[in-house]
Amino acid sequence: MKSQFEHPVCDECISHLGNVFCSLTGAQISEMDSEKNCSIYKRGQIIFNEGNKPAGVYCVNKGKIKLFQTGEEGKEQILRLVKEGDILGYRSLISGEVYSGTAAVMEDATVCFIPKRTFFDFLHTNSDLSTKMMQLLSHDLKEAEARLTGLAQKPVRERMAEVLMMLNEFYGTDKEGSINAVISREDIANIVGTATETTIRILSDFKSEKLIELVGKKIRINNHQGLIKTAHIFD
Amino acid sequence: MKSQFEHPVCDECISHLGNVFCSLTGAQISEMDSEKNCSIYKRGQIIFNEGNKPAGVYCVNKGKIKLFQTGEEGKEQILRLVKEGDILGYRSLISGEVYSGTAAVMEDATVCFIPKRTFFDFLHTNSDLSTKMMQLLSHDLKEAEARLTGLAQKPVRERMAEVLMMLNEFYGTDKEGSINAVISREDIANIVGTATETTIRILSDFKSEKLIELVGKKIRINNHQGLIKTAHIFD
DNA sequence: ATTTTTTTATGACTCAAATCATTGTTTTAT
DNA sequence: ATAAAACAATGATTTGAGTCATAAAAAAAT
Repeated sequence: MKSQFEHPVCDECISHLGNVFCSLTGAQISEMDSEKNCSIYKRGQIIFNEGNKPAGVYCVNKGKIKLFQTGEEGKEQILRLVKEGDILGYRSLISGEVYSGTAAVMEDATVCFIPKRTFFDFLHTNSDLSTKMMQLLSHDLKEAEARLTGLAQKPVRERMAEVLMMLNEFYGTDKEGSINAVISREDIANIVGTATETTIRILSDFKSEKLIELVGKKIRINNHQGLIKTAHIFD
Repeated sequence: MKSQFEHPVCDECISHLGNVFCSLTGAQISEMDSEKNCSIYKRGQIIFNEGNKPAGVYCVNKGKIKLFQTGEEGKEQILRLVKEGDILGYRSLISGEVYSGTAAVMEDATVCFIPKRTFFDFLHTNSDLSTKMMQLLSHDLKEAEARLTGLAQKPVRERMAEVLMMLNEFYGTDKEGSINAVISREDIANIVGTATETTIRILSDFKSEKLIELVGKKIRINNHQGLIKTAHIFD
């Protein structure tokens, strides 16, 4: 799980340069640098498990991670996707509970661990960071509640179209215009909240309707307007 | 909508005595007292609408409120229930967006409005309050994500059992042991995420199975263990 | 008090999407 | 290279839960 390698430097990390930790002072950044503990995780590895006690917060320097809950028959429901620059494991840490979900690596990742004490110290002394954290939680909550409503009211096809656009937005596109991530049909199903077979079927429907194109393992959105229309989003 | 009446005193309000605002200083409580603006709302009235710009936060002194999103064909999805002592409208205020849901009164309510400036001032100067707010948002997020997973994976019957237990816990019970709230089948359906007819059917199933009893307009949980079992909760 | 409206209750029917089953196709491991 | 495992694709079948329709009961309005 962990291995010897040169640790990322917080000062150059996009979590600091362009994300939550951008309001940290120079002193705080160096404190974080000395307190943090970084690890390399390979695809498939677990960063933390549902039920574990949080001991700090994770900061993702590189890689792609999924946060999911495991239902009755072992089926995953993906709650959030996490990429470089994002933090991870803050919800349970802040509410002082055990993790309510599991974090697993989708693409090899470099992740730094910041101890609880350090993080809480920053939170108490840096009101900018507190504000950022509240905004992050508020954003997550908005997302979760929007998905909740969609799950209760929209058919799978619409949710699928929404998820594809979300993935395109979240991961960005490569030179060929494909979504910059390799995600299995099963993972897509577990985001949308449907069966894998249904996902496969709808994706090939979208393909025949020329809404998307399947370039190797990757998905390219061909007709953005068409997808918006099938997702029934009018704003 | 608004009417003349004696405003509640913050110092005696349970939002201060036993909830989010318990970490406010005496000076802050009196500031809130002079800055706040209280109104009485009748059942059915709207406190704010999806799309409105938040100008402050609402503090519920009395009454029951539902927060919901309106889907395609006008169907409501209830996101959160709000009762005396709770605050309302904080998510959008904090993330600086328009309201993503509508707040409507279920049982006549007395609600105080605290202007944005005052609330943000408290937040910036009182790190205890910031912590409380982060914990509140974290709790909401946990709830939302758990419901999300349930909606994606559990059949209606199980979700219905869960919701009944949640209502029992949230509103408490009266002398007869019934849930201390009058909620329409439609509202229950819009919490569970199902059709009204399905809710009616499952409730009468539960009744014939002696899991619940319908006392007038109210619901009494008769067999808590049985409900837990049908909800498939094993912890 | 009586009409109107809303809420609850049930039955009949339909359909979206899950499940089950099989085969082809990549990846990964040996 | 070849075996094994994981993933993707499609067809056939089943079913949970939605919709539509109608009626009874309860609340609200006149």
